[in-house]
Amino acid sequence: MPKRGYHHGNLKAALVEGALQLIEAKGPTGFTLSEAAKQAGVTPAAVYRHFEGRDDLIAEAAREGYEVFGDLMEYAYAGGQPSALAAFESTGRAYLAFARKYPGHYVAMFESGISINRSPELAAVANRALGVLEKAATDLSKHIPPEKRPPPQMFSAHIWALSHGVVELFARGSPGTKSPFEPEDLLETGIGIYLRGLGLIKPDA
Amino acid sequence: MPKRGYHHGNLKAALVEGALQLIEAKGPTGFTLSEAAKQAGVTPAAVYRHFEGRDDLIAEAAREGYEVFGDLMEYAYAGGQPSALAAFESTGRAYLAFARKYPGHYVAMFESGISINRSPELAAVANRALGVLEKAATDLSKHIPPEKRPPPQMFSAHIWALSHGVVELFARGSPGTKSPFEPEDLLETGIGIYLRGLGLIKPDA
DNA sequence: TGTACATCAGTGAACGCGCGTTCACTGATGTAC
DNA sequence: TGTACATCAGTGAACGCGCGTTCACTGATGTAC
Repeated sequence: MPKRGYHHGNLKAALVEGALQLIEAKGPTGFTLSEAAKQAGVTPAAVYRHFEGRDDLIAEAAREGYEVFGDLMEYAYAGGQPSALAAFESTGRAYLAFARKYPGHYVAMFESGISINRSPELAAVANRALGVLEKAATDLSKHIPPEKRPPPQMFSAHIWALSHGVVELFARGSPGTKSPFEPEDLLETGIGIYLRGLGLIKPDA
Repeated sequence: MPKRGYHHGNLKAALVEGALQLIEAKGPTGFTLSEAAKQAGVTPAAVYRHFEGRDDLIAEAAREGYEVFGDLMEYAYAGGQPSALAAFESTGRAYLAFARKYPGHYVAMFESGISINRSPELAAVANRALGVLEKAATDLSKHIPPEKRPPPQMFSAHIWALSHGVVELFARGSPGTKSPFEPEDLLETGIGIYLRGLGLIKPDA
């Protein structure tokens, strides 16, 4: 970081960074605008040069998160290659990987209470990201015989719920809800069993 | 409610009730001690006749929740009758039913940040409740051939995660994460597919 | 039944605190000539 | 290259607010005689 004088240079990014660290450490409501400012080495009032206020700062953190998240999901999905099944599994893993690597963003996105529809820009980037999972589910569901095929949205909702539950219950430091298994393993095996239940993996595989 | 004079009569219960309503409406951090007191028609200071402070009040709400939750789960499990499978499915449904019927309690238990190990009493009642799900999973897993049987704790962790995810993402009013399906349906079908994947339900059932 | 008194559940004022936000300001930077 | 000036990103003091918590108190209740 360059030596900072009166002007910070890149305060906006530094504030988001500080907010993310605080959110990660104390949850979305543990974060305060003043503390984020202090962490960036700046007066609380300076925040208002770059954001409309507290919520706007959180929303920006969430927006960043959805952007990275969307990129990761798209990269993992990779247009459904090499197979719909592989792409789907890869997308599920990317979900957890994101939550692990960017916990602050994850919380800002899913636990901060910031509405996805707060601004059109936020809605767009969020819908893109969440759309990838649904797309992967849609592709994969074509391999299920129509008469036993659940609607793709239901399908992706299941995977999303399982992933989110694993993150919330087992990938956090929350005391008392420990499990003898790694979150990665839990999600991987859980998705595996689920896909087997859909007949997408051979029973004895 | 009887007319109240200087003495409230049942302030402790009224405070917990007020806290639960606030938690349900605004989340665990939206609740304030002062507001809970006001809702019970009482000065904030009066709270300290019954609780050690804010956290103690939340912990009591959580304790109550685990008690009801444990009862419901045990009732649903019913000693594994009529079959391990039926008992297991019934237990899963009871989970969601609890979250729907007692949302304030649910949040106090799983999202308030109150540690299960805050007091031995809280730990006991929580472990009893969570133990039922694991017991149901253990019973059911005996019906899986040993070589493809996942550890029961993993099994129950999957179901817990799926249930929790459905609650958090789809059973709340959180905007933007709506789904065209009812949470009950999502959980029911999700668990069904999962159990099929374990070979516990016939593939064409 | 009536009175004295202990117990207890509430009051209400006060505290210190950190919050988000505003405001007039000032120091640094960049641009026109 | 040097100077005047506009622009902009920060300061720091102040605000009103609601919070959790404390304290000495007082009104209501229950019990002993």
